[in-house]
This record gives sequence, structure tokens and C-alpha cells, in this order.
Amino acid sequence: MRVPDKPALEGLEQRWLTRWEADGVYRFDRSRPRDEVYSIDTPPPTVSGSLHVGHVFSYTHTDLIARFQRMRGKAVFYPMGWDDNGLPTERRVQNYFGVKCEPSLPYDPSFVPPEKPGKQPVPVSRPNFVELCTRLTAEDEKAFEHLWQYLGLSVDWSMTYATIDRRAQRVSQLSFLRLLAKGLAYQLEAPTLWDVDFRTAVAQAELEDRELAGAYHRLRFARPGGGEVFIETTRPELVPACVALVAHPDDERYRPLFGTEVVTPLFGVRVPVLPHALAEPEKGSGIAMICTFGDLTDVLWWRELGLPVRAIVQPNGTLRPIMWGSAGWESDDQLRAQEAYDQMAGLSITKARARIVDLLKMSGDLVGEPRPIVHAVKFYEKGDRPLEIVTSRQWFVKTLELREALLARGRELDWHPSYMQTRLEHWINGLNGDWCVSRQRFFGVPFPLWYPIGADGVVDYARPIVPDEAALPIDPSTDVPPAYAAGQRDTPGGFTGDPDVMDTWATSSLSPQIAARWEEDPDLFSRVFPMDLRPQAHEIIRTWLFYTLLRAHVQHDSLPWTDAAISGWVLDPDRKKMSKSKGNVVTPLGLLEEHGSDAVRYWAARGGPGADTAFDVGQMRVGRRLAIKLLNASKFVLSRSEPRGAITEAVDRGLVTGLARLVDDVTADLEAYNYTKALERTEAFFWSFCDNYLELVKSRRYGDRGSEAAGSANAAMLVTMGTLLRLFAPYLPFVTEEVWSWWQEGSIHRAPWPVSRELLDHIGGADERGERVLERAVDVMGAIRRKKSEEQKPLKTPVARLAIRGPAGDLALVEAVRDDLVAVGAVRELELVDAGEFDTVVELGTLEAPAGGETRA
RNA sequence: GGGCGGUUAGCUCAGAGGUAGAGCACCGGUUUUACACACCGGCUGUCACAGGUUCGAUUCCUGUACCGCCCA
Repeated sequence: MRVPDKPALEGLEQRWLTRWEADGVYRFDRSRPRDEVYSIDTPPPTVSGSLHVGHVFSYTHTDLIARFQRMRGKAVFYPMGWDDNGLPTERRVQNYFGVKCEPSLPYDPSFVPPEKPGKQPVPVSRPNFVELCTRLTAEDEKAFEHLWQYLGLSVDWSMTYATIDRRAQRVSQLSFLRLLAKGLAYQLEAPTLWDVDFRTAVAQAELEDRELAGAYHRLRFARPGGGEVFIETTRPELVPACVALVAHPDDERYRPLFGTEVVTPLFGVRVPVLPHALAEPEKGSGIAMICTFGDLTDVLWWRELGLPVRAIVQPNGTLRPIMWGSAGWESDDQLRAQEAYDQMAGLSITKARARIVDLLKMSGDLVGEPRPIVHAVKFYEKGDRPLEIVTSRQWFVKTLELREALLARGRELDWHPSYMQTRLEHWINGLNGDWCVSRQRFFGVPFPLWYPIGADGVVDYARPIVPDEAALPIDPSTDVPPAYAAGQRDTPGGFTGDPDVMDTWATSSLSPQIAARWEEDPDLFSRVFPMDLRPQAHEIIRTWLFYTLLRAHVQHDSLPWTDAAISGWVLDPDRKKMSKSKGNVVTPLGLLEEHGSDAVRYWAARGGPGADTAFDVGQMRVGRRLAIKLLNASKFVLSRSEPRGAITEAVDRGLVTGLARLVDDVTADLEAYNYTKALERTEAFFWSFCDNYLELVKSRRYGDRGSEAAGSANAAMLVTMGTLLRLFAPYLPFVTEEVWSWWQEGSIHRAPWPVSRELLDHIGGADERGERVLERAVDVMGAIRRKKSEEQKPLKTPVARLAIRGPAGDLALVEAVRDDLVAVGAVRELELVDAGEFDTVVELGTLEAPAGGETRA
């Protein structure tokens, strides 16, 4: 026993996080069978993004569960990952070093980035660029790792992975090749949502709608036999891409036109007028122009009506050159079309629009002035310009045909809170396309494929060259396929590598397989997969959760985990989402240092599963007070804790009985992922233990009633303190470890979780009467305290006379704690009257002649 | 426009078909040999609104308003 004189919280984090790492307290024990393992699919953060309190909040929730399961005897598999590939890192690297990736450049092994980023970005080869990405993320990872350790996450740092490391690349590529073999991955030259700035395809999950100012332009289409039709469009620049007009089949105005042709203004292209139910008679003039492609509805019409492609937008967002009169670009007036179009070719969308508006005005085909409107336009969530739809070759993973199976998987999963499941259901039901997994980026996992080039120089995408699984991971831009020589790259009769990388979700959706070392370490895999828990935020249910479900379903025919615990947002005190732009972001490490990690964890734990929670420094102060109280109460209990004996006194037995019930309740709460409720219960019990029980028995434990009575109190206190410390350990890992180290061997975080039966064994079974004795004692103490407070007397004022009335049964309970009550209240005369309802009358004495014995109440 | 969640004390939140709860804040008191970062006592409510079911609704149902998020 080694209790400090002045216990304090300062410095506990640094001391214990170092010890835990050195002692391997959180090391996963891979010798244990699956049913003794609890495995967690920890969200891998993107380290090039900033650390924020949301991280601290949600990762604490996971750690609470991890620590609980560890103390229950599970071998906890709790690795950390980093998800660094993708756009955020590329952007950060570009800005940080002042470089720009230029894939056509060769690798320069001696390249050194500029000291300071210059005005013009320096073009670097793709391998050089990836090197810079790796270098910067390695630094960022250190900052994250330190924060996590300082927060007290019980992660096994020896299992850390990165979704861009060789191991993860291998898993991603292997999984892709298996999907390909199963026919679940396919490539398609297809209309794809495209960000012209990032020059990459964008998946449905990455879209967002933004309100944008636009204008309806009323345009005249001539009918060859005479007459005209007016359409309204927000995108007049796409007139050269027009392939049809469409109206609702029931629209009387346009019914006579169905099956006839009209001629586009300026370009003189004959296009059919067709009926389709999706055309809205109320919108504009009720007849719309179909272009390839203006929006997703165009894509749908194009597909369903079997229309030709007349694409004019290039991947860089400018209009491509077109030879009017060539195949697919026939015109009634070829010269006029060419003359008009040449004034638009090469321009950006916006400039082309302005130009064609002028041309249409001059030709008289624009009727009236453009009518300004505000409409929803699709953007890439990280992009700045509206998405275009370009036709390009992309890899897709089939999702639509898995709809029913994935809905079933979603229902099989245990959700915390349960209502989050409907978010997945609605997402799956709303899917309208397969998952586009190609990204035209650099810092990512490449597609492990090459394509043969024919003697004519044409790439044969239909016959991809697949590497041997044993060779993975490969980079097709530097590695050479079997049976080819390096010199044959990009030459007729040779080969070319797939230029794209995978969507980051295509890799992070394999986080369970990566962490569990699928197809690399079958022994480990069988012990941890399928996992137990996926903790994550609710806004990525449609992405991360959905895709992970999909991968496990098609690859393992199982769920990836049995439980999903969804964390809410951290809101600022005005209940708004915290964000950098609002300037209400708090630096997490500073927060931890200011309040102490245990205190911040306490605040996080008070935010229940799924609940958006206000950032509340007040709650952190409460947590800090709790931690300090634990230090002080422990000091009291552990100092002078001799003699010890059997727990014989009624109130002591009552305390242990209540404690046993607390253990059962808290355990049930935590099993149900209700960590907030569990904390509330433990906290309430602990505070009452301090303010009521400890005060009540203080005199007795100091030996005023002999060593046997003292031994009973000491034993009850020690067993209670030892239990409460363990119940608090998942929440307040630092302070509980500190106190534990005063009197116990080993880490509290490896100590067994309390079991109610073992507690009750100390007293030979539950003692409900003892509990009622304790309750009555608290009532009587309350009456005495109230009286002193009302009369504004010092608390050590003696009680001259204490008269307790009540039924005989209640009086017997008081009798059982009589000596403790007399001592705590300095009661000179105690009278028990068998009559009426339970009631306590207190007459205070004077301080001048204090009674013997202890005086505290 | 559709969906999910929320609306309870000044604040943050719990709660449950039968007399409204906790912590913080506030007010008053007490220095007591674990803790003044403590302790004791006290104050605070049209449970968002309107209907309905019920002996009884803050709780269940329907609708409305407002807030947040997700999706069109």
C-alpha cells in the first residue's frame, strides 16, 4: 500500500500511456480462439485532414467498449488504421510542397521539393508525387498517434495499418481480381459524372446538390415542314449535343409531334421528338431538349430511348473540336454549323454558354431574354464547379443486383441505436447505378491490370492482362506483365497499364480484411473475422458501412461484423455543427491538456450512442471533479485500512448488496452498448457512497466501536472501492490506473470485470434488509443535516435529542445502525417511538459542550 | 418534396400510461482529521402546439410548428 499525501491528476496521462505501451497492456493475444476475441473495425482517419473534437468524441465511445470487453476477459483486437490515399492528401501535398503531379514525366530519384512553395506549381512525376504523399502523411500520422495515445485509446499499436501500404494494396487488388473473376466487376465506356477540375469520375455517394443561379433560355427549333417548337433550357451551350426533344406522352400540345423531326438552331441537326413519362409538362415549355449529356435525366432518356451519343464536353471541361458533316455530326447546313461551332470549340462551359447566347440572339433563335432561376446542380462534394457528364472508360462494381441481399444484411446487423438501420435501407432502395470505382488520381491503389495493344496501336480493353495473385501488389504503370518486355509499354503489339486508381472507399471498405490480414495470415483472420464491432459516424452509412457490407457479402458470404455503433456529431453550444469556417473548432490536444484526458472522455461518454452532443466544457469540469473525487475517496479508504474482518454490520452488508446490483445493471448496460447509462449509474452510486456511507461509518472504521466493527467497515469499503474503480476504468483510464497502482498488482485495465456473485459471496448472499437499514440511516442523516442547515449551525453541532417515530419494522432498521448514527450526528439522546409514519425530529444542542466521540454529519 | 432524429428546469440531458428527475448554473449555509476542485440545504417546469385513444397522456396515435441531419 502506497498512498500519496496529495494525490493529483497532473501528469497522469504521460506517465501511464508510456507504461501501458512499454508493458504491452493493450497487445492483442492472438493465441485465443474466436469466441474469446472481441474485434473492432476502427475507423481509419485521414491524417491530412485536421484533428477535431469530433474525433475525440467518437473514438472515445469505441474505447469504452474495447476496455469493457478487455476487462471481461476478451482478447481485444483493436487496431488503428490510416486512410490517407485520395484527394485530401493530394491537395495537401500540392499546397504544402508547391508541386503538381504530371504522370507523363519520368521518375526523378534526385528530386527535392522547393523549400517554400512557389507561385507556379512544379510538375513532378507520379512516383515522385507519391513519395511526397507518403512522406507528409508519415508526419501527420505521428500527430494523430500522439493524440490517440494521450486520449487513452487502448489501441494495439503493433497492428496499425494504412490503406495505402503494401499490405492494404495487396488486399485491395486481390479483392478486385476476385470480383472480376466472379463477374461482379466490369468496365464500361459509359456516361460518368465527372469533375472537370479534379479530372476524375465521381460516385453517387460523393455527390451533393447545391443551389446555383442559372437561367432558362427559350430556344426555337424549326420543323422541316414548316412551323416551330420552343424549348427552355438552362444549358444552351449543349444545343450542338442535342439528340432529341422529349415531352410527356399525355401532353396534348406535343402529341402530334411525336415521331416527327425538328431541326436544332444554328447547327441544323435533325432530331426526333419523342414521348417519355419523365418529361414534366409543368416545367418550362413542357418539352425538353435531350443532350448527351446535360444531366442524369439525359442519361436515363438516352439509355431508355436508345439515342445516339453526340458528346462535346471534354474531361478538362472545354468543348472538343468537331468536324461537322462527319459521321454522327450530320447537318442540314454543314458550313453554318461549323462556323458557329468553331466559335465555341476550346472554350470552357461558361464561356461557350455566353458565346452561343450571342449567336442565338443574332440568329433570332433565342426568344426574349433569359429568365433567371435558382436550381439544384450536382457537385462533387469536394469540388468547386458543377459536375459534367463525360463518356469514359471506368471500372464498376455491381451493386444494383445485390440490392435485396444487402438489405437483408443490413437487417441482420445489430445497430446502436437501432433507428440508424433505416438510413441504410433508404440508401439502398434509392440506388440508381452501380458503384464506379475508378478514379483518375495518383495517390491511390492502382488497378492491377494491363491491356494489350494491337498491331494497329489500338488498346484492347476487352482482354485485360491479369497478374498472378502471388505477384500482388503491382503497379501497372511501372511493373511489366508476364510475357512482355518493359520496352513494349505503350507500343503497337505491346501493352499499357491501367492508368487509374481505385476509389478510396474501394480500399477502406476492406478495412476488416486489411486489419485481419486476409489471405496473408489465415490464423489471425480466423480469430478476428467476422469482427464484432464497426463504430462510425452516421453520415457515412451510405458509403463506408454500405460498401463494407457489400465487400464482405460478396467475398465471404457473411457480415463483416455483428454490431454497428453509430456516433453522433459534436455540436457547438448553439447546436450548430462545428466547422472550420465558423471558427468554432477546438484543438483537441489543447483541450486534453487543459481539462485532462479523463475529463474530456467523461464529456464524450455522456453523449449517448447516435446522439448529437453539444460541446460542453461544463461537463468536462464535472468529469474532472469526478476524477479528483476518486483520488481523494481512494486515499481515505486506503489509508488506515486496518483492521479488516468479515462484513458483519447491517449497513456494510447493505452497501455490498447494492453494489452487486449496480454491477449487474452496469454490465447489462454496457453489453447493450449503453455506456452513458452505465456511467450515470456508477457515478450516482459512487457519489452516494462518499457522501452517505463513508460519513456514516467514519467513526466506526477509526475503531471507536472495536476492531471487529472496524474490520467490517474496512472490508466493505475496500471491496466497494475496488469494484467502483473497475467500473470507472473504461471511462477514466488514467485516474483509475493511478489509484489501482497504489494497492494492486498489474494494470486495472487487465483486471477482471466485477461479478455480482463474487461480491455477494463476501456477505453470504444478498442482504436486502441491510440495504433498507442503509436507506433509513441516510434518511435520518438527512433529517439531521436539514435541521443544521435550516438553523445555519455548523455541521459538528451535536444533536441533543433525536426522536424517531415510525412502525416497529422501521425502528428495528434504525436500531441496526444506531451506533453509527449516534456517532455521526453526535447524538446525546436517541428516542425510538413505535407510532405512525416514519418521521425524525431533531433537537440541536450547543457546541460549547461537545459530546464525546466523532462529530460529523 | 421524401425520410430519420429531436423539442422536458436558465443550460446539458435522463425518464416513463398513474404525485415530473439528475448534473451544471443560481441562492443560502458549513472550514468537518479523504476532498473548499468539498460538503449540507434550497429554488426552478403550460414536459413545443392542436386534436384523438384512455378512468387517467408529458408518455401511445394523428396532425402542425420549429431545430438538426440524410436524400431528392
